[in-house]
Amino acid sequence: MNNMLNDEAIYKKILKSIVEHQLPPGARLPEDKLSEAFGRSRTSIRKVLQRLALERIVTIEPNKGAHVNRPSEQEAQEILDSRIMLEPLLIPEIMKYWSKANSKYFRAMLKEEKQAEANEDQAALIQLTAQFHYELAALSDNSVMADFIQQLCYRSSLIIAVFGSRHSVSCDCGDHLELIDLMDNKQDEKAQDWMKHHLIHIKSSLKLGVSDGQKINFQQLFANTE
Amino acid sequence: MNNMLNDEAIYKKILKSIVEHQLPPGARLPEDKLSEAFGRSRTSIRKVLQRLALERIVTIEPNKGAHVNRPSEQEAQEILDSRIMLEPLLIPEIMKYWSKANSKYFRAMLKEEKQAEANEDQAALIQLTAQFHYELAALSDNSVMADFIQQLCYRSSLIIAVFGSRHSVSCDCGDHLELIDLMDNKQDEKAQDWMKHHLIHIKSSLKLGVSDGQKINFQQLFANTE
DNA sequence: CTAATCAACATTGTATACAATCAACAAAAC
DNA sequence: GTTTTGTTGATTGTATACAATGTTGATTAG
Repeated sequence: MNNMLNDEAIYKKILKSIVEHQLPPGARLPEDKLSEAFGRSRTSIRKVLQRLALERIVTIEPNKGAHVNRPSEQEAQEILDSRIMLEPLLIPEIMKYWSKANSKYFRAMLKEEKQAEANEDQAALIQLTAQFHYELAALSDNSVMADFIQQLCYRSSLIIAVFGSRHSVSCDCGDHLELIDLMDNKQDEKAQDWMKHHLIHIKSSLKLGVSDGQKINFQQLFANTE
Repeated sequence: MNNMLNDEAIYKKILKSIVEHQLPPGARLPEDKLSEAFGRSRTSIRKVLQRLALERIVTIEPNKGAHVNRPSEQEAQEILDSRIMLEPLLIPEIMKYWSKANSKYFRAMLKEEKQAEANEDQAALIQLTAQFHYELAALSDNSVMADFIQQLCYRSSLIIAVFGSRHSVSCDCGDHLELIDLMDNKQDEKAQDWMKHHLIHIKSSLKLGVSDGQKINFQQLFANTE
């Protein structure tokens, strides 16, 4: 079993479960249940939950505890817009140090993506898609920016859980390969453009502005069922 | 006295003291002393310190406690580079909703800056300079970006404490007014350029790459003192 | 039968007690 | 005299106890 994990390990386990949609947005995260599951006191769990709350992965309401964050439509737009602004900007920085080894590493990752797609392993697919983006960002020589991008990628996974269509994740799976090709061929501007349009495409695949989520018209919904 | 402040208030008080260099980089932040000062248990203090640690304002070393973060030269460069990238990008977003009221508000803030400069109130000056930048960013319609900029501004205050020359803060004090003028006159591109060069100027005023900080040559330093 | 009130339970918030770790100083060995 | 080792004191790490709050379900009045 999970005997005696340290705080960091607990953090990663919970984060992974959230990113992979095993714990969906809105899910309660009761301290004592988690405390029991990890074999640690509530104190340690609280610490982890507070960290996740600051990273906007979970929300903590006073006296109501922690829930997996359910991003609002506005939050979703802001996060995607930020990524559309930032990730293309980092491409030139990344290409300054782009090497054969890098290319090989990312191509291997894309093989895993294909594999996950073939296995219909949705969890792995979501995780790998995010990983592709933030490991790329990590190759820039600016870890401050890279950390921020990583956070945005994790939060994007929540967005997909709430607003994503079936296609949101899978349809761009072959696409990532195109970027690596462009980078191998030193096509700076094209790579930058590609990244921008890739993210715009993801944003437009989200079901934003379709409904207000809460305001469901039950009358209409169950109109002709009898 | 400070009877019964909530966590948020404690957080703000400590953050303010750090930003204003009352608590300089490297300063120890012992839990029990703070606990005594604020009249709360160590639990509350720990929560605040952990938050500040995630925001990179303080560092927590296991079994050694919390210290005000002393940014490395690399961290300083990364943060300034990030600001040089991002803040100009937000200018067009800000100008979309720029109003007379905004202009008035910021002009008032600049009066305070001038006042602080006249009084040689270094603490207020640092705080107001940072505030100018992050309140401007907050006018964009992207709070995700705005929050990130705010964090970078706070961290910049630490950078100035470590690498800043006397001029770092004060010399750009009149400058901010130029930006407001440009924005009032709808000079988008010039405002963007101005912001970029303003930040580059701040970066270049830092004493980066001068010494390694630690490796002091005492032989050379005290060569001809006798 | 519906609505409101109250009681019991479950969950989080806070403080404190105890264990573990580290730092500094003193004493002893080389 | 220098280095090593050991002991003491201070500080952080963790768990738990108790208080405060929220939620649920039952009981009673309308």
